[in-house]
Amino acid sequence: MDHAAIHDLGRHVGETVTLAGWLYNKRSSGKIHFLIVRDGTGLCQCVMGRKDVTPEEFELGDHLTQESAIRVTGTVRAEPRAPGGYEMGVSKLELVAEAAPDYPITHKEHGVEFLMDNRHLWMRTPRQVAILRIRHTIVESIRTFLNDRGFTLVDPPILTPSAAEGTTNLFETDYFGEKAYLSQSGQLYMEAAAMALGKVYSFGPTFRAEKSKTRRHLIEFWMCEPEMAYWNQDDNMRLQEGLVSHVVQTVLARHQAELKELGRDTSLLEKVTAPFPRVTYDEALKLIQEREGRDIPWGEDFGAPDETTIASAFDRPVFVTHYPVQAKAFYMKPDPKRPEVVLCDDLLAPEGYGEIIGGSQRQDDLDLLEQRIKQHKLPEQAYGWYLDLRRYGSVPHSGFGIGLERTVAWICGLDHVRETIPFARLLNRIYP
RNA sequence: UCCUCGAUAGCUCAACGGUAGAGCAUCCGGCUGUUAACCGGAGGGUUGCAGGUUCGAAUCCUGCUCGAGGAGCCA
Repeated sequence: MDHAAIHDLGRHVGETVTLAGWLYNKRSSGKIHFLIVRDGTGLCQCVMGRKDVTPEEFELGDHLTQESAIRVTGTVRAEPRAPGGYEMGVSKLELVAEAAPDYPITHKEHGVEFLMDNRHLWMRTPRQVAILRIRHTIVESIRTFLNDRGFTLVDPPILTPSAAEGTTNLFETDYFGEKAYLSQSGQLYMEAAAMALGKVYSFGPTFRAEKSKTRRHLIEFWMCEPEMAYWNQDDNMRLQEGLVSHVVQTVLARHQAELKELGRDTSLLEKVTAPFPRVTYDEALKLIQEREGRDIPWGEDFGAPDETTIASAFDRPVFVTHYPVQAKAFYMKPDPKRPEVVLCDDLLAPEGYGEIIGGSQRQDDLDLLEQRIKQHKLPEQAYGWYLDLRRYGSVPHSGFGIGLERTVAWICGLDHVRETIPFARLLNRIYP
């Protein structure tokens, strides 16, 4: 590893360095070749004059195929005409591995299906690299934020015997003759972990066999699920808004170049600072009625267009709280002051990106929880261990789940979550 | 599962009842500062599949397959 990284070229002006990368594009004027090299950190224009290299190297530069692996040695100089502001005057060109001449991803437009079929190669383009770098920073900043506040990472199982919320959307598999399912949420296990460790979080893949075909859905997606013992719903929401603003501000601080590559309007992200506005379910109903004239019967959940209506009334993410009991999961705790609603929140991202967080205070009363399990006709024997958590030292506790891909799509300003994950699992797509 | 739209060269598209074309990509040639470079030439097609209507179908009709956008459900 004796090569320089392209994003560091500014520090090597006047020096002779070697770049190790791939040929991204090439232009030629007969006596002078412009090789655009990418190395994963950026693009560099490498200028090769006929007199600067051997005739063999010059001929090689003329016939290099797109995505051929090459090492290029030369002198770095500032050059306003070059993309990135620096270029290399080439003195040596080495072919590491020639690419076949039929590289499918060109510099013209391609359709979605073709790009997804070639995802393994599409990943190499600057736009996709920018998204994956931002995804990395979002993951890292979520973990750092929680680690700095005394949280412990706990990994729940991926193979599970039952579901938190029904089994229709679960992937079933065989577990030595028993039915098992891929996890669609680690939450119930995280509640057990919170009773052991206090403040915990999980961060991993979850699976939903939903026949959903929208810009916000993946079959396999990543979620971070914090769970906190002795925290009430207000503590919970304060953590959520602190987390989301920290993540957004971290991306803004580190990734101006990537956000520019994506064409993201960063002024909208700069406003994302805690505290976030809060509206109750009832207030949201009224807001939708006033803005759109739609009357939603009390008790019904909001649809995607309703969420967009609510979110567009604010300039930063907005909490919607106090949903009707019947619209939400069995484990949520009813509001003691208003038992027909639960202590919960959905955090809606701006610009129509929809729900990125769902959280609640959990039901900590054994009898009331058993009642709700019966009402939902869930298999009681499967929840024996979960009920034990209320039997042995039950305390108020709260938690939430933040969807990674929706968060990435929103911060990057993408129109579909399929670009936010290296290899998207979509309805009817499991290749590559 | 439902609604809407679509499928033509490797890619993006045109031709809309009468001989399937363009740009890009590929290959060959030209050009000493190119910026998705440009200029000239070449190769490249059972028009998604199966039927039907017609003198004649990429084009009209039916069914199927696959894809896109959305609904429901969710993060």
